[in-house]
Amino acid sequence: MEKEEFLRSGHGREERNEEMRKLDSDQEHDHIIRSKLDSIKVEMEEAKDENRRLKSSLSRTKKEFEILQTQYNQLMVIIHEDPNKFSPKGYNQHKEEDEDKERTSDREELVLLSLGRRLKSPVPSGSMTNKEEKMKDFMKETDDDKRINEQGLSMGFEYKDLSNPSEKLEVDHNQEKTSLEVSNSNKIQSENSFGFKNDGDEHEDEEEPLPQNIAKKTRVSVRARCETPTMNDGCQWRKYGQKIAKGNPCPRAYYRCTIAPSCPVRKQVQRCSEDMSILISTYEGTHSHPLPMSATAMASATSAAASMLLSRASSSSAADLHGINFSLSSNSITPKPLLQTSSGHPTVTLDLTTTSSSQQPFLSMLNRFSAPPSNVPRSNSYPSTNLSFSNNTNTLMNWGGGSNRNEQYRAPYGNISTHQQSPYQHMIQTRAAGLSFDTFGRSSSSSPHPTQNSLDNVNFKNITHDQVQSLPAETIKAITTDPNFQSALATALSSIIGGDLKIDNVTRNEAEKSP
DNA sequence: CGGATTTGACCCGCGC
DNA sequence: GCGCGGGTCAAATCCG
Repeated sequence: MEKEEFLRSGHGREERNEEMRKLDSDQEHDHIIRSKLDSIKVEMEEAKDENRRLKSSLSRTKKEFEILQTQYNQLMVIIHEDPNKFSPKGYNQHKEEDEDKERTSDREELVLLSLGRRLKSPVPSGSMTNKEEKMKDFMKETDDDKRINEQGLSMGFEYKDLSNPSEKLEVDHNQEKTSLEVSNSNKIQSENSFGFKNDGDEHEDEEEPLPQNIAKKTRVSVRARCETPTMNDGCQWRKYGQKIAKGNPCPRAYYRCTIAPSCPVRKQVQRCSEDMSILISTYEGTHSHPLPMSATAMASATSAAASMLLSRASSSSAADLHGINFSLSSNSITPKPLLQTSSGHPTVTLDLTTTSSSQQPFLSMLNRFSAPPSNVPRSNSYPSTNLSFSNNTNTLMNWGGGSNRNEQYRAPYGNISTHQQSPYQHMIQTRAAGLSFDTFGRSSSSSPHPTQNSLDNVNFKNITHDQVQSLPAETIKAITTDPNFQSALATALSSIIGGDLKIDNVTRNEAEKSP
């Protein structure tokens, strides 16, 4: 009996202990739950805060946007009323006034930059070949992109000596005549690599080719640090040859544009012998077809840079745009030795390899326009046409050429940029740095798309650097990941970059359309 | 199997 | 005229 009692009492003690343990564990559990709840509450509060910040930023951005749109509309009205005011001569006169009338002859040159697509010759659907259908599919992008296509924007350099039209040189190139001219001692005529002419450029027909002056096709060479075998510039390329060029152990690859079967554009890709991390892409010819958005964006950036160089070419053969070295020459006068082309090819070189902080936005922009995030799997072997506005910090020229067949050049070459920047921020910085891109540099009457209009109007001078920097990264991310914003921004960027370089076309178009 | 890439042959322009 | 080098062609090969 005693034993039983003892056992019972012992058993009771165990039960009590168990209860105690249970209580303890319950309390612990409660504590954990409470702490979790607390942390969740904190997170929710943070999220709310973030939401508030985003909302306020968005409303602020909207307000600024509306203001800028109004300003732009006013400007367009002024242009409409008095096109001469913004004609090349008028423009140059203004410049002359501003710049103490020195280097007058230099300023009479004007770089005309047409942006966008060429859609002049619609292909009858009945006669469409498989390849053309493919091309059509390829061009089928976002609605915004389509709208951009419909706007008939095209892009390319047109560097014209407006002061002396009789000296114009023309390149005979299939259906298009794109000229890149320098009216100084070394006159250069060319087609640019991204020469897509504007539909609205009716006056292009006025220009007669002068075969006697036709030299070799001008090329645009882009030097960029790129870890992949080719840069994704938004176009489709097919390799048709490879050579070991003299003086460079790296083979030079030859590509041709396959977006359209008849497209004459060629591209050469070669590693720099001195720095294997530098990829030199040389473009030649004029696209005879509309381009995907990313190609246009890339083209815009490149040609804008080149045209900026050209606009300064009269005073110096090399220019520095935001720390990016540009040079123009009739024989590849570049800061560093480049592709040794056969003689006579005038070459515009964009050196994007300089790591000055001021050029990071440019690299950023190109990178974001051209390169999909590295973690995004590719569905095919074509270079992606995705627009990536992700806040990817890697601004190394990740223009991966789509096919990962050859990754032999993949190497840790290091980043050019080390801090985050959105393209939005880039543009603002561009503005802030004093680059003046007027906003009427596009075929305004042919762009009914409100987003395009709105964003074209954006005068980033009105948005201060501080304002932008005050935007939290999440805000920027939220805004920039909006597809509408992306496509509109890309459009705007193209137009803005083309900006004042295309006044001539715009004013002419405006004049033609308004009787 | 179709399309892209590879690679040796060929063409052409330029300099000597 | 010849050689060299850049550029292109096209058959063979590769790859998904």
